[in-house]
Amino acid sequence: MAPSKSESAYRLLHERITEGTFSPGYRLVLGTIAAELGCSVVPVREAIRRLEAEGLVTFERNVGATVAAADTTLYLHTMQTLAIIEGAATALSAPFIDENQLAAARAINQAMSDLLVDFNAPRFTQLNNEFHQVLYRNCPNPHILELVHRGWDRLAVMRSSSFTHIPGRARESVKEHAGLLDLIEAKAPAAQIEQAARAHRTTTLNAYLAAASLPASPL
Amino acid sequence: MAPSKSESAYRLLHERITEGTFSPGYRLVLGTIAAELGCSVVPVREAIRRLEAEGLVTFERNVGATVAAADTTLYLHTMQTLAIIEGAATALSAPFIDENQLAAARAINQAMSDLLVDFNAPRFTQLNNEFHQVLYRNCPNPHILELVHRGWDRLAVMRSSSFTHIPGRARESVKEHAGLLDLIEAKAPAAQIEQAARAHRTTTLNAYLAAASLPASPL
DNA sequence: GTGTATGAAATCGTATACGATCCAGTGTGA
DNA sequence: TCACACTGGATCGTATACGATTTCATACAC
Repeated sequence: MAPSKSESAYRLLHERITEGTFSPGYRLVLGTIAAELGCSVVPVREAIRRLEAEGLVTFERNVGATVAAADTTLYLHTMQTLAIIEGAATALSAPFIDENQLAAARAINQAMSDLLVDFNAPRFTQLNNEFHQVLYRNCPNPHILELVHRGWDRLAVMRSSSFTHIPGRARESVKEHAGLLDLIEAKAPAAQIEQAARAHRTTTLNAYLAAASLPASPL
Repeated sequence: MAPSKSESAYRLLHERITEGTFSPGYRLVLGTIAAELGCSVVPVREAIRRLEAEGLVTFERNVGATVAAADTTLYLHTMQTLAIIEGAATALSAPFIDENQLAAARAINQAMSDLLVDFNAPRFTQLNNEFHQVLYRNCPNPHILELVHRGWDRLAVMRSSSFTHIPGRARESVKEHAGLLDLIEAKAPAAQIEQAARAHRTTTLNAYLAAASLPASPL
């Protein structure tokens, strides 16, 4: 069956926001979006409220909705949250990763490694996303999986605007990926995998925190 | 300013669902709720979609909304998620807990201890909630705090229906609380507090898992 | 020049209305 | 008896309409 109009509106807006077409601060006017979609404002409202619940949009009464702002603090909090959730997701997922998936992850990481000589940030980011998805995809707890996705979405919104890559981090990142894969392949204890996956993200987080003269994350 | 009608509807439904007035499976009919609130269906729809995004309600197209079902698997997944998030929230909160808060937490735990002789499950649950709130309330990361609240809400929905207390667990619980408070007071490392807070919840989770002949949580 | 009042335009919030869809109960034929 | 088509009622999905609120530009007073 054709998706409902509110569903279509949701998907369109979600895509535009995470892809960066609508960047943080962009004003989402009900009437305008409704006109573009060829529907009335009611389904658009619903879609926007959904996006609000996911943290991609902020909504103010009688004023309207804007794509969530990307201030540094929020970004860092989101990263910290994702470090925790994704670490757990990866650890829980590990026992269910089969050889094909492991091989796929190694291939992606190799591609990332190859990219280091002629660096291309968007491509690198994309491969990085794919890599991590393979690692947490098998997590048997759907709530955790959902939280991971929401975390990635939030980061995507903000990254599309203004957060720069840290020099030298790409190379480290590839190494850490390899280490993670080794742990998974060796069927290391869950706690150890969790710790490694979390640290992988926390390292980046702490680099940003240091750049902002803030103390490192205690976790 | 008076809250918007959609806000009122949201609050009413949220309360009724988490308090257990509307138990899992209860059918939320737009027209009925609208009539009760003295408003039209539009704001009610919005409220229900919000509850859906929070996982308290399931919504099916052209069919309607029901309070989220409470099957065992879901319940256990929610507990596992909360163990992880709340553990982190407690650890991050710890450095910001002042002496008054610590004293309040000790008082609550003492009340729980006193309750052991003449056990009263609802009262015990309530004190337990208050205790944990004091412990994670100061978490400086608002995303994590929000996730903790959502987790508690989800658990509240399901608990109000059918999950029974585990014999002897209350006494253990009080002891674990005391241990946690000691760690916080001693300004133990964040990782250690996280571990203890998580374990406190995981122990209960594993008891349920064992009762359902399922393997223990690896985290 | 600064600050405040004012009015119009833009936008939101919600009621109402009606077509679309689902569901349950009934009747028919094999 | 069972499977299946049919129908009426309940409920949902969304368009439209209009009052309420905010915002911003303009004009005026000091």
